[in-house]
Amino acid sequence: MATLDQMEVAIHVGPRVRALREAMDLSLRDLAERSGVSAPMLSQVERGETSPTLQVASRIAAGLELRLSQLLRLDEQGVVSIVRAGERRRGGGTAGHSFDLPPPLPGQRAELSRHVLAPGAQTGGKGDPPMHEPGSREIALVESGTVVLHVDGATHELNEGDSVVFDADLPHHFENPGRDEAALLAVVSAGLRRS
Amino acid sequence: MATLDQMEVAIHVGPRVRALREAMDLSLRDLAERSGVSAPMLSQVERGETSPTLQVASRIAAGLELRLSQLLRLDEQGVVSIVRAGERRRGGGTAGHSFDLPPPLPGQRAELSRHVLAPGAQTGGKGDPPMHEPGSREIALVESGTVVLHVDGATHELNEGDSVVFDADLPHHFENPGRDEAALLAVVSAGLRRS
DNA sequence: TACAGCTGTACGTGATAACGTACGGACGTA
DNA sequence: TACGTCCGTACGTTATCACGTACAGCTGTA
Repeated sequence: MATLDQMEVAIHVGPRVRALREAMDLSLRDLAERSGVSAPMLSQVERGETSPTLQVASRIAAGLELRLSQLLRLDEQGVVSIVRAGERRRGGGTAGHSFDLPPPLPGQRAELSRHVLAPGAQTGGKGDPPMHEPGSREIALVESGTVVLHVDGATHELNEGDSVVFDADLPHHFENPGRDEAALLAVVSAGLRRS
Repeated sequence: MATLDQMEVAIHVGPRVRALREAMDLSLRDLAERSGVSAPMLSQVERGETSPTLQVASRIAAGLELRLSQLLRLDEQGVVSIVRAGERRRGGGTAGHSFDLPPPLPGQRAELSRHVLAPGAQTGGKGDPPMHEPGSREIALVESGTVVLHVDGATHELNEGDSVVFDADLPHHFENPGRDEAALLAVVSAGLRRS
């Protein structure tokens, strides 16, 4: 059982490749030269008649000046999703720490959260994992106060207005060492899943 | 010519697959059942002895509870990068509109920007493209004031504290219809490149 | 020691991905 | 009309992907 509908989840990059190629105003032979993949092969891939290996798929992507991961990611769609100020889900937290999650993201590509830390408090309470999925990255922006970021053993002091980018799949947390309340925005992008 | 080193850019997901599989405490046969790909095939892929088709690569990713794009994206690394409040690059803008770009992103996965709109002003000046690369997505959070988001013809009014997610590869801009200054944070994630 | 149970890998076969070549069709020019 | 040139696609061959089976190795148990 387990994976029942995997054939349904089949790859259909064909139309995408064709659209991108035509957007770049390239013929099949042009792209063939740029990518090192034969024109007939490109034609078959575009029409979905064959499933290319990662090798050639990667070269096709390179010919389109993309990374393969970027090419494949295009086949995930979305729309406009608005969350009103009053509708925020409370994310929880611990003593002196609260945060909420404005956008419940369709297509899950990034998530925005705002954390408020009382003096001496730190992130990492329930509902707030100490590290995220492999490959994810976090951007944080200090709105007010001073916080200390702990990433994989190292510490970094951040003042109001400072921002930081780091790999979120490393263990990390924020701490407020000051005497005033601190607030920060965090964007976690590009995660994946475990069982 | 054009693509000289495409063999260098070859895919080496093998070790990654093995690491993920072992992290999930699965044997080759376990993953074989979950993914629908034979155990010997998995072994060959993990050791880099063969390049799977997108079909089976996709099923392998599914067996690891990932999208293929996510699996492939793992082979891009990064570190911690801090930008101090005073070091912000000014992004430019037009009359009544200014924005700056806190983090110059290594590995370019998402970009954070803060826009300040005077009454009647709108985004879209020089240095601020009206739309982003295919596949990118934008999260915006209104910090103060009221703004109107125009996406692909439609308009959406956003008040202080509201947030929105939309596909940034559609033409869009923000406008400040109010009598007070408005500020908003925008996160653009996951873009790609053109020639 | 011997046997069951698991791990990951080498082998041989059938399916198919990827190639080079060759063809029908659309366009511009003589 | 006839020709050269470009487009995308059908053909036939070779390389290799992906499978099922069978094997060597390690671990625990009788």
